[in-house]
Amino acid sequence: MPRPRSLTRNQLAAAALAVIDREGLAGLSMRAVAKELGASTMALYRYVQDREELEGLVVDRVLGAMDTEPPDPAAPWQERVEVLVRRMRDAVSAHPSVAPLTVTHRHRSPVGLRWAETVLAVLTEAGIDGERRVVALRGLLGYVIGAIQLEHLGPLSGRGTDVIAELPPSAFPYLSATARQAREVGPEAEFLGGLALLLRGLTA
Amino acid sequence: MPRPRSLTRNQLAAAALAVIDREGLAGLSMRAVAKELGASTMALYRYVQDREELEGLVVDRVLGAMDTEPPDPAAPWQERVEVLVRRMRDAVSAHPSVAPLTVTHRHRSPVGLRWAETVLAVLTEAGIDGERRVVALRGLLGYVIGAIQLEHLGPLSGRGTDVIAELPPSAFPYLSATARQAREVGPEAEFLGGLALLLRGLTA
DNA sequence: GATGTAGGCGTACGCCGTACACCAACCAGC
DNA sequence: GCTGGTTGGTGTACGGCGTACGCCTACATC
Repeated sequence: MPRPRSLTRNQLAAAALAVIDREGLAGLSMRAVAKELGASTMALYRYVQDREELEGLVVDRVLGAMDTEPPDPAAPWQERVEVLVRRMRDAVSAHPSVAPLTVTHRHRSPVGLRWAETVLAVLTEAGIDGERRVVALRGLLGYVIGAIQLEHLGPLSGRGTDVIAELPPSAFPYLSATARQAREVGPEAEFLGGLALLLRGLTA
Repeated sequence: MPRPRSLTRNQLAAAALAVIDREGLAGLSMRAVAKELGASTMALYRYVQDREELEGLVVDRVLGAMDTEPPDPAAPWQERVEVLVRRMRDAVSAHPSVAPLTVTHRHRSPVGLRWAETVLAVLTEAGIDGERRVVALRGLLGYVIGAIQLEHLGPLSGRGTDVIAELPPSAFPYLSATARQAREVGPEAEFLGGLALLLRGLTA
């Protein structure tokens, strides 16, 4: 016989994501999300235990935008893994500011877990199991998370690259040269190139 | 003819790092660092423009603990890169809580830049240059940063693994099995295994 | 000893997350 | 259609945060 709820956890997640997209991760606050929803700050706490849980909802929402259909079973397994990893990157890249949150909340996101399960299925089908499979998943996950953050936070391509490219070549000959070259590669090619390295190492 | 300073930026960095090691990254605050130094909060602002710059000092101090001598030139280049990457990981692992800061402040840390320069020198000597070199550095950097954070924040090995290992095998057969296997691999072997994948991919 | 420069500090403001107590909206039972 | 119990929404308040601002004073110089 209680009073019915006027919001949903989904709406909270959407509002929080809107705030983040608009004002950056630093702009995320309980007050800002409440204002976005036209509710009082404390109302949020009827849906979520604390700020951290709200962040978890955001991550799950972002990852939830990934395609979930299994990749073409006729394709070679490397290609299937690439498809899956690309989906993850695309999903996070659509909301770059949430990247840091994915690190801390990934293992509590159902969508993220489902993604990992799919990757493991492909790896297993490729004959990779036991310790090799552990290392493979960890390597892929580490690379994806690290590369995405690099791309949007302290990048070798992006605004940061300009700073590095302007370093004195006398002190940093290779680094300044590489930074200049990096500007002509583009983030997508860089990301996929690194992934290709991993997959090739996994194949050998 | 001014009054002499009673602190150094180095002392600030040391105090901040002590706070972080003791209370975690969340415990870092200007007030806490000031108390650690027996000074007033506002005194810190005579040495540092804002909190972000203080964080930068901490990162540089952590990375500054790395060995800087060039790795044995007689060793194969893969081994030399491994040595360099290991040094980075060891330095950050000594203060796990600062891992998230390294992402955002890496490209402003002189020590970090010097490290990248050394890695690039080895890669170049190995005949890797142009776009391949860009991709290689980016891949290594992404992997290192991602893997370190995974290890200490949302790990596939560590406390988080237990949660994943307890997932219902009916819904997550591969994931729960892999998490159980991961407990017997150990973080060091996982990290080096992933790195070996990258290096093998780079060799082919 | 006087003087000017700059370092250290106290105070205050506007943010933050959230504990707590209150009120009112709603549904079930009559 | 009324009433009662339950629970959702809210206002207030507290302790902490980063830091702008202005004061005072310790010092090196003359």
